Amino acid sequence: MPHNTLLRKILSHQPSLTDTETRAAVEALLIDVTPLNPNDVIVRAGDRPERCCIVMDGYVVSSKVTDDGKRQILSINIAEDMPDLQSLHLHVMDHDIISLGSSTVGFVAHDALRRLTRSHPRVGEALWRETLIQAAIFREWILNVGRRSGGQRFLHLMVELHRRLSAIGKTNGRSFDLPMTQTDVGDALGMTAVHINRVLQELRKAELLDFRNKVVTLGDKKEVDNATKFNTLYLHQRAWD
Amino acid sequence: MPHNTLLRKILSHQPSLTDTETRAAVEALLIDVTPLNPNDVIVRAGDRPERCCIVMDGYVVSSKVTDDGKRQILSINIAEDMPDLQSLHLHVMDHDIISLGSSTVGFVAHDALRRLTRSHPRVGEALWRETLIQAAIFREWILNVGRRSGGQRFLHLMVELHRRLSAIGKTNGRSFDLPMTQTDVGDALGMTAVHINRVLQELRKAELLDFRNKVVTLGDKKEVDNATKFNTLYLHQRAWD
DNA sequence: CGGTGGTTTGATCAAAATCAAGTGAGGTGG
DNA sequence: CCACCTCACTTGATTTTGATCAAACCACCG
Repeated sequence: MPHNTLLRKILSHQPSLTDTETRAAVEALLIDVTPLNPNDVIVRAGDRPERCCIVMDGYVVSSKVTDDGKRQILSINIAEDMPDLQSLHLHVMDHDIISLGSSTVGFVAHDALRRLTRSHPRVGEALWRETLIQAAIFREWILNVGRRSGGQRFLHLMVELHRRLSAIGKTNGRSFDLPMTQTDVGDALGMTAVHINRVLQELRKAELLDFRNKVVTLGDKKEVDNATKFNTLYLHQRAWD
Repeated sequence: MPHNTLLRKILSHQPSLTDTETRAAVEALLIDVTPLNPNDVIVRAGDRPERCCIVMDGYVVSSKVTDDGKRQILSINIAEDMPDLQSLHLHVMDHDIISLGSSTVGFVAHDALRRLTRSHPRVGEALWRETLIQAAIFREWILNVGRRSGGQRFLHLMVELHRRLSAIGKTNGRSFDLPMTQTDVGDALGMTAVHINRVLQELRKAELLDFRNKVVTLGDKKEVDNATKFNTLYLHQRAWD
């Protein structure tokens, strides 16, 4: 089961990697499955982890804090994501990784993973590709925070999440679970909780987005698409593109 | 000479990669050295390039544009950087890469580079590391745009550039060349040109930063460090860290 | 010498932060 | 079981930050 998550991820990047030998090599990895509680810290900036994790269920966020204590969420990681894969090659963490709500993650030792990527370069490339897609999502995040208004910003992030969750079967129609507070959303979008609240009220009135009791519901697809002009390119969801 | 740039980059990531065989393999790459004019487009979002580039001199920026035409600069690439290295494994570009001022870049064909990384996995890892550092800089960029005030934001970016340029010997004491307009800086920091201008005047008055005639000059090191609390961790400048 | 692109200034407006206080639901201990 | 506490959400008033609009200025260039 933990290996299925990892295999699915690798195959999503390299659909041709189906041979039994590779499969066996991946399944030989020791994966330490660990349930986490809300706000459990996986790694902190400054740490030098000797393993990295793959999200199996729930949500895990990356965040940084300015010297004067303002928090910024940098990414929201869902099942099959490997938020600290970078630690395989960059030894000191430059940001925190924390469980949002309850989650389950699998830990894999760096040395075993490194051996695997060296003996199976195509697996290495699949994981490299994973980090490249993370970077693409960071870029869109910069555009979002830098150039979009509060409402657009909020909606855009939620549409992105809906797309990504949909790809792994974790949406219910136009809704999905999101164990964040309004303060957390503010930390993700570079806004205060108070302002998030007001913007949310407008989005509700416009029937574009609702978010209550940790559930996000998007409005009518056409309306939402029209409001966000969401360009799916940066998610690189199909390996052959 | 073009190979020196690439070799320097690889060695900066994998200091142990000195053997003559690897060196010869890198030097066997065909590198197409191309001088570029200001605003020359290297690749556009949507392109499927078949080669990627390494900056040899000058500056190259990555940028995206919202559907309503607002531009956001995502990264500033200097000599030894490989801004579209991602295209080696993500085949469709999700952003533009454009020469800022005049620059010189070297183009390397994807298939040759891919052959090299497969035959020399350590070279592959060095390049993977390059993309991971780019991602780390994106993360700090998000924090900067999301959580810092105009003045802090401007100063922080300039201090970052100074550090990175300093590592490749392209600073003059506390100064460095930067072929950007105030409008460009605004596009990088998510602000308007008018506001950049006013913030710059304050920074000048505080003697923290000057920027005129395409030259940036930082103020007294202690003062600037105190104002930014710059944490150098995310630049991952030393491979052994 | 007129155009052009970049910088600067001023006046006004809008977006978002800040400060402050109230509401409401869930969870705990007496 | 209820009083109380805490945390999240909401609302209002006010201030700050930054955007917008408009115009002047300036240097460089053909």
